[in-house]
Amino acid sequence: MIHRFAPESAPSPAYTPSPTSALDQPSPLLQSLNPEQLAAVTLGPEPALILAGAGSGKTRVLTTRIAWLLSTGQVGPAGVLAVTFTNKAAKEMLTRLAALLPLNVRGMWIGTFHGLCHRMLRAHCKLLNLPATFQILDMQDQLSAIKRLHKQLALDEERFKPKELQWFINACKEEGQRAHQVPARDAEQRHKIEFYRLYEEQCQREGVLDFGELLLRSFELLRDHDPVREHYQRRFRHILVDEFQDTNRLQYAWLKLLAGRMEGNQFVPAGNAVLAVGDDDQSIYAFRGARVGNMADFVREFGVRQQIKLEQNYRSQAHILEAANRLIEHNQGRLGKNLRTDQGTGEPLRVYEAPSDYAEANWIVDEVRQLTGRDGLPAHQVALLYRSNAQSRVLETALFNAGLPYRVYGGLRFFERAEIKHALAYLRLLDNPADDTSLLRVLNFPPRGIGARSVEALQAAAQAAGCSLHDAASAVPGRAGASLGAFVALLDALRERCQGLALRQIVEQVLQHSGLLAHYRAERDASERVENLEELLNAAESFVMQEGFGRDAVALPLDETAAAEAGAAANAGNPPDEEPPSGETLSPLQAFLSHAALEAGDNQAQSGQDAVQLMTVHAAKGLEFDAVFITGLEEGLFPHDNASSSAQALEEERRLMYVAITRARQRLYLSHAQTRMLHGQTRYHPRSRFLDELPPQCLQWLSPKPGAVAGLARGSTGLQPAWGRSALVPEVPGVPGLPSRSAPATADTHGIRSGMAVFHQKFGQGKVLAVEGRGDDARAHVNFTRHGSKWLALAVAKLTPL
DNA sequence: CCGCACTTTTTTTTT
DNA sequence: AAAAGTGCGG
Repeated sequence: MIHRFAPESAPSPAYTPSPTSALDQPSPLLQSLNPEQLAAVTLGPEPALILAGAGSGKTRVLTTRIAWLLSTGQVGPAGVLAVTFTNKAAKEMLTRLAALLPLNVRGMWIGTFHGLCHRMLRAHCKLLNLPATFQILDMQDQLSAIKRLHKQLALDEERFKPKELQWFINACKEEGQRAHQVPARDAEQRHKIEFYRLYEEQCQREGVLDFGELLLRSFELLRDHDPVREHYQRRFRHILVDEFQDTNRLQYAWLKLLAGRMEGNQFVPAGNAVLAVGDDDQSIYAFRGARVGNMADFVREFGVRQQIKLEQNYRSQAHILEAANRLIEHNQGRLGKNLRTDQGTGEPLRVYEAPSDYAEANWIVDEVRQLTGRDGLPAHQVALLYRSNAQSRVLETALFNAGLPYRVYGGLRFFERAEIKHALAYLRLLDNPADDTSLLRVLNFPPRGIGARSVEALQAAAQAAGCSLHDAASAVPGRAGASLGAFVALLDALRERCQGLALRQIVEQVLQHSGLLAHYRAERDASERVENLEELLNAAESFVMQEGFGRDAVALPLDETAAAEAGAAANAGNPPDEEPPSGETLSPLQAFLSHAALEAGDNQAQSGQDAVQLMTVHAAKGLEFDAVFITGLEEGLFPHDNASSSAQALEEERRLMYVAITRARQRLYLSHAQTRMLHGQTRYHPRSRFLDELPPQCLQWLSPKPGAVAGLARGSTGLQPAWGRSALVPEVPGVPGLPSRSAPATADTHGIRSGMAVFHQKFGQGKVLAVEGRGDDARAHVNFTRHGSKWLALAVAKLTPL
């Protein structure tokens, strides 16, 4: 007997609960939950906050709660809203839920903030005066749109950099502010605000929305349209929020609209059961507006009476957990939480200091070989983590040379590759010719004789006529006009050709007749690009198969909402701007394009093979592995240079380190390199302060610990081979891997001594804090008045004693 | 208009 | 080191 919850055919009241009541007869769902987890899963319908430590079964609690609510008939599938940050987390939740219940989860409102807001906007685009064909700008697109406007306004390159303007606009949106709401502190600020306003006009004209706009528009939809808000409020009786510590102001405000209303400055909850799950120690997205304070605000504004701490860790062995606990204690103002484990003591954390980044990578390869060979771990249970994407290169090279299969997450994702973006631009222009960003991207790609001059003429014509570039093409005279006309004709022909075709065929037509495929086939060294384009065909095909034409994803709310709005509108005397949304569904093409923008293609390549996993620490959040390497633990890298200035930023780096440590189940390796190629230069970094913040009794130094007698390092597996390979850096005779902080500054130090006042071309005046090594290896730690402290190689940097 | 070579800038993390 | 921007000859 299988229950099929097809939301389309089952409006909320028609849902029939299974006869079992979990309250009198404990359902198998609830077995093997610990008391705290059980309490969290079976909370009553009221606002609650779960403080869920790393590895405490957070996702399990969330999915089990949804399953429990559904199976006890407290709510139907349409009455649940569950929101996460990453597509990965959303997918995980759907998969687990589907495993718990015989349920068609596809139509449920479980997804990322951006995904769900997008769904809402599609359903109400008429009401919002959005074209039904609106497309989503990713960061790249957004930047190029900004650059275009920047140029058009002839702004000063020095005073307003496009990147800065992009950052400014996104920051405003994260705070929920439109241009007119941003306080203008000074002239500079006023210019930025004006730019923000013009950028918004441009986006509206072109029918495109950036990431922040998805959230902001959705927020405004709920704020300004009572019937819509009331509809969703009635509908979503249970709202579950994952990673609550990483919500920004706007996301929190959005949630408040779904669960209450403002009376003046006072928030009045409407009684929806909002379950916020989070961990303040794992807040690592402040740089994009995350606000830990939302947790405290939530407790206050929703009048939360139920707070549950999940402190039992089911993932890591004791040494690992102890290290994480001690590290995070260095942060101030935590909510406070101490994880415990019963997974056994386990092995100490292994710390390795390599002479160079190259040697570090080779040591890691040796250790990975042992783990996957002698220790029998599957390769995908081994993760190599780093602070920034650029660090993956050395590791990749070493793994490649050793013939070990690996998989890199993040970095350049599938849908972000240039050739794919070109193809997508053509696809977008089929439905939305007003998309100037896309048009400019492919106007002359492949090259068809439309140069900078022609583009200028076209832009001038468009501005004069106040229309899109596409529509302005016919107004350009002469030779340029002819080639522009030809391009527009090509697009029109393509559109004609694709009428009524299936998605795969549409993509095929575009690749063929845009000339993209031919262009890359003719180019040398472009075989990978051709393969990627062919992969795009597969992606389109499998998208149609998996998503069921992408229909469910968007179609679900329409009928219901239309009814709700129609009813409300009728009662309110049918104001003209409150027309109910049409019931049209998203075309497969539009669904696919949205999918490409929102999911960026989680690096689908080579997913079949068992491979070592490489990713940034950010990307690793929410994942776990038997063995984890945290690499590049150096001052300037991790913690990152840009964070060293403020205490807040430094604490975020520490939380990042906390996240990294708590990914590991059994084995944790920590490594750093004395020298590293960075931005094309060899740089010297002292080891990360985080290493010194870990409890010594949990650590095993595979290379001499500073202050320890050289050569007495314990457990030296993998030590010799790494040192034997340190070709890049000559060792100081007799003392391999010399401790980086206690070297005597005796011989040739280029006339630089500790305590000296010095001058540097770029950094200006500074004071020498320490000098290490000698000859070509000599380096100085200098505290510059204007630029803070830096390590400089004396053989390279020109330091003048003052 | 195109392609090539040269110069300059940029590098944290991401939905 | 890599990418993006600039300038020049064909």
